Amino acid sequence: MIQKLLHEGVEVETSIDGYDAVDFPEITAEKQGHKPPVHTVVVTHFELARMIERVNRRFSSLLRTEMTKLGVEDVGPAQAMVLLAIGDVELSVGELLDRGHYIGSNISYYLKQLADGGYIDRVASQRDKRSARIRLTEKGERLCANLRDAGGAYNRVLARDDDDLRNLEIAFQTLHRLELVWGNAARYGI
Amino acid sequence: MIQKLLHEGVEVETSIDGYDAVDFPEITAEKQGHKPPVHTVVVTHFELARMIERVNRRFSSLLRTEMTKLGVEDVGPAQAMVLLAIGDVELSVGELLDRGHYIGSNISYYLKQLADGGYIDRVASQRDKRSARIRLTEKGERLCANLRDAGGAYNRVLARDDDDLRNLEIAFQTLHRLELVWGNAARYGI
DNA sequence: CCAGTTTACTTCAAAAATTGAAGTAAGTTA
DNA sequence: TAACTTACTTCAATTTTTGAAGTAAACTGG
Repeated sequence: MIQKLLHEGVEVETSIDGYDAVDFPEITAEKQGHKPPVHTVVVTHFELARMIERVNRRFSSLLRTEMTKLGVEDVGPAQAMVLLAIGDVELSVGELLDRGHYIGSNISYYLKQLADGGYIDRVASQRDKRSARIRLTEKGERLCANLRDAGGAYNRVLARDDDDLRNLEIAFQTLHRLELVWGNAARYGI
Repeated sequence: MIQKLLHEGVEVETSIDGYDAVDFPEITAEKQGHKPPVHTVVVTHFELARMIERVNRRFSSLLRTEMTKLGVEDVGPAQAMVLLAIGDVELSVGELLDRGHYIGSNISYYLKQLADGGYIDRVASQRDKRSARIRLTEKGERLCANLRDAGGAYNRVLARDDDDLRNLEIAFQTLHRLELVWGNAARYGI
């Protein structure tokens, strides 16, 4: 039925999005029924990727409107994500790169804008003067705090009970797995 | 520990990323232990959003390299996503908009490029001449097929057993939920 | 039937985000 | 100490996204 939703013309019996039927372990033994049979439908690689793209778009525009509500004009969604990635720790540009899988010049660009806007401070590290230490200024912290306040409502909607929490965590971990698999593939070939 | 990974300085007892402690249902009764206690850590809104952004970036660059391998120069990751969204059905631009939460002019732009490259056909609908019917050409189908072939390897790595399948599906459904919540919020305010 | 509105897109120009090549300055190593 | 590596930054594209304005077809109320 999600299948239906995404790929109306696909023959389920033969091949979905790059799976051959043989690619799958038998889907059996789910009539013991501690858990309802969740996976009546197989979710593929590309379906997830498309879902992720959509959700990402949604979140970006959410951030944008949130920012507008707050009257912040000089921080777009991408920069806001950087602020959230910095969080309340002090870190180097390199660490930030890892946090978001950015490309160096990209982060440099955002950091420049954020520094110009007064949202972050950059101080050269004492021990290694090449390395810039980044942290939120009070202004930056205030913006993050406001975003987090706004976010509280979503957290309450999304995590209403124990099951929700479990699912959110499974989603998180599964995405992390995707991150690793796709990332390693990019570097070393699959 | 994921907590640790993302927000090294946060006080777990007080507030994480917009949650107050009071926002959560008690996390109890997990020593019955049918399932291991999955959610020792609470995943928030923003953590998911950041994860999604990262994973999306990974997938884009994967698509890009895949495209390079295939020797396709005139289709970027974004356009490839559109091709995948079209899949093997014929649909209207409006339906495509829904499938990806695009903005109209955006899709128009991609469709133009894809049409110029010979990857799609657009035919005015008979019943409603305003509406364009879109479908992949043979060339477009071939490209998608190649991508799906390449994708098979990932599917095999990602969905090795029943548990993997279950988790992928939970992730998919959870993301769908995020999509709805964030989307509705964008339109009607939360 | 026909003015006015809505729908389904397209076009265009601008802004934002991403990429990649080249640079700089500080550390490290042989 | 010369050569190399690391940790970034800058700049100039390129790609992607946005928003305003336009067009043509379909619908709607009088």
